[in-house]
Amino acid sequence: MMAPGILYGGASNFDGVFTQKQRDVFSSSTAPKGHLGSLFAPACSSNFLGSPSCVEWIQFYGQFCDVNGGKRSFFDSFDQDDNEADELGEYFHQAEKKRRLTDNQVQFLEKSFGEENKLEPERKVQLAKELGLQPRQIAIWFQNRRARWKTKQLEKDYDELRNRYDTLKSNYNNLLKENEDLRTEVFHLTDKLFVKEKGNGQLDLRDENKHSDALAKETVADPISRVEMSNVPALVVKHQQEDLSSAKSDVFDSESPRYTGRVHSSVIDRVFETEQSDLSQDDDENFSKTMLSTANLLGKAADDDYPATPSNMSYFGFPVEDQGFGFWTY
DNA sequence: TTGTGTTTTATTGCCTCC
DNA sequence: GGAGGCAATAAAACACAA
Repeated sequence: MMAPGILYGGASNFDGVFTQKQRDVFSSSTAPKGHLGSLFAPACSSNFLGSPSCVEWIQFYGQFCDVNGGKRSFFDSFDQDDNEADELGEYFHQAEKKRRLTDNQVQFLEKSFGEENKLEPERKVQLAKELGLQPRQIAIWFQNRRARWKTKQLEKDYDELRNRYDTLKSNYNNLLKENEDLRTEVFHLTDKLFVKEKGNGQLDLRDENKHSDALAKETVADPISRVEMSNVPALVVKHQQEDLSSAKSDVFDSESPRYTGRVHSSVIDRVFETEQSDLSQDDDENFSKTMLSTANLLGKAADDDYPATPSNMSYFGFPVEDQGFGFWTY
């Protein structure tokens, strides 16, 4: 048979009072023995004699359910093949309606849930008494309430993670933009310097190239420099082979071929140093010379995949795709 | 009034713990 | 093995727009 569970009145086909036939089924000698028989007589004699309300009946059976183990509905106790129980179920199936708890009951339960969302047996019985409900109903309410709380909590956690993600993403995008702006600025400054040097007649590109070629040839003969002239990222080489301070001091020693291949990493250092302080006129000129000679040198020595020609912008010896670290040259 | 989406109450099956 | 918890689900109750 189908187990209708805890029953409530209020359905359109149920007026809240059991019919005589329904009561007869329960109180008759054919009612399931062993389940109701012993309980009916002492507990319900007075109720059954009159016209017990639906709630009274339900409360009685609810108590039975809980006393009887509480886990499953009252009808689970019946023999599954019992025809009479089927008949009984048929009646009760009609009356199988849910009744919502009153606002006061819900308020009370909410308060209790706020204090502790787990329900000990004693508390369950106590709440049931105070609210006029079945302990099983209290347990179900807490169970459903925990489920709702969990769902809300998940939504809250999701929102929080989402916000954090959005913030991080926004910061990342700002950094990208800032990075791009700085690169553009560096490019324009380098361009200006190039034009300025050219205008002053201080720059003879042919001489500069000759000088750079000579330096490059010497460098290739040097095993250390050979490594440095490859596409190994400059900073890696620098940190592996030199300490930072000596590298920096050697950078501008353009007379020393040994270190010419390393110059690009220090140029980067230098560029960003100059951004942080005002350049004197001398520094400015030295810097621009260094930049240009370095650009020429690297343009010769760099791998063909990453040419650094005056007509092409590229990174100093780095793949163009490597946008995370690089420096525009001209 | 009615159709539809949401909320609430309750059941079922499975799992864990004692 | 029983008690209780939880996820999934059913179904009644409710809210609300058309």
